[in-house]
Amino acid sequence: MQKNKPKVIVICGPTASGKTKLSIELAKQIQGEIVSCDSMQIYQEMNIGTAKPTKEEMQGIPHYLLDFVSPSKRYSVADFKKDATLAIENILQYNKVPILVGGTGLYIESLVKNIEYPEIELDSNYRKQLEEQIQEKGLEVLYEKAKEIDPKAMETISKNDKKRIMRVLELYRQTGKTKTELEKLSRQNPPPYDYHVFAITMDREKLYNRINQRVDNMIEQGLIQEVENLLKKYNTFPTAMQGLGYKEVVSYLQGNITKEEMIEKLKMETRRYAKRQLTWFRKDKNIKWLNALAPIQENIQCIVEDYSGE
RNA sequence: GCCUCGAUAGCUCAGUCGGUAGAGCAAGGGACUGAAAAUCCCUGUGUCAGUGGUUCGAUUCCACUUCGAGGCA
Repeated sequence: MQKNKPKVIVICGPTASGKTKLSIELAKQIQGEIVSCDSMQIYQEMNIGTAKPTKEEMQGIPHYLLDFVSPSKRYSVADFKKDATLAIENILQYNKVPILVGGTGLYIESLVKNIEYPEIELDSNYRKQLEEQIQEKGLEVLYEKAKEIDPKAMETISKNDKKRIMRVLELYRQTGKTKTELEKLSRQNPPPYDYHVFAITMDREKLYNRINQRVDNMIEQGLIQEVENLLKKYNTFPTAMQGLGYKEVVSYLQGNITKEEMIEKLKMETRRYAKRQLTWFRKDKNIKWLNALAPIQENIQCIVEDYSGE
């Protein structure tokens, strides 16, 4: 019964590991089209800092979920799940192979594990209320409250993890169900596609060198100007300014740190991000690892063999 | 050339009245279900510059050597 499901290829891996290049080359060879799984490349006018592939790099391969959200808009995994599913369906209609590419583990997981999100809107008023309560009474009070509502979920959530504590409370308030219950409901149905998941990486030292190099290139290409333009054009950034490279440059533009400090900080934060990504992908024991330093054709062959098999 | 101070973790440094050492940062590992490039948790990695002396025992005291900083000529 797996046989009837359309096949979908996934290429993930840490930042700067060569996902873009591999995916485009693969797409050219197997009639593929690409769906980006990247929480920052979705934003318009954020090109240099997100290392968004350029038109030339794409070589005519269609790319979905790139460059289509205003930096002043909010976007979430649930939005992504919906948009990505539409994109995959679209590609399959043309009898092309969907290739999902990106470094946002949460986004990829939403598809590969087919996590279903109930239709709820963000209640920003309630979130504001919670923030105020934290200011007044401290986070601990909310932590205890969350523990009463959903003791199971709180086993893995730290007393200091403000975001997740708030989320437990938000979910209960809006749905009347606990996070634990909702998560169970979200995993009812098996994925509608036959996913073949690959991760690409290289040894840590070389990866870090590439990251450092890439940051230098971004600065040369005008990252600072890009951030200045954004700040001029928009005044609220619900999520876009969380992106690496953006918050650091803002801090520099505000005069909090020197340019050199900013560059070093950005390199460091990006290295840490790559580490976190690796932790995420290592968790999936079924993932097939590719060596980024191997010839590209070799990696493509690995993918094609796996894809054609079974 | 002489004098003084310093040499301890990847970096900056603390410390051991002689019983082989610990902070911050960096780093490593982990978690992750609507902010995820976010958020959070855990972990101390060491020829205590080298050689010799004193001592049951030296990273600690002494001598010399090397290197570094400052001062005097």
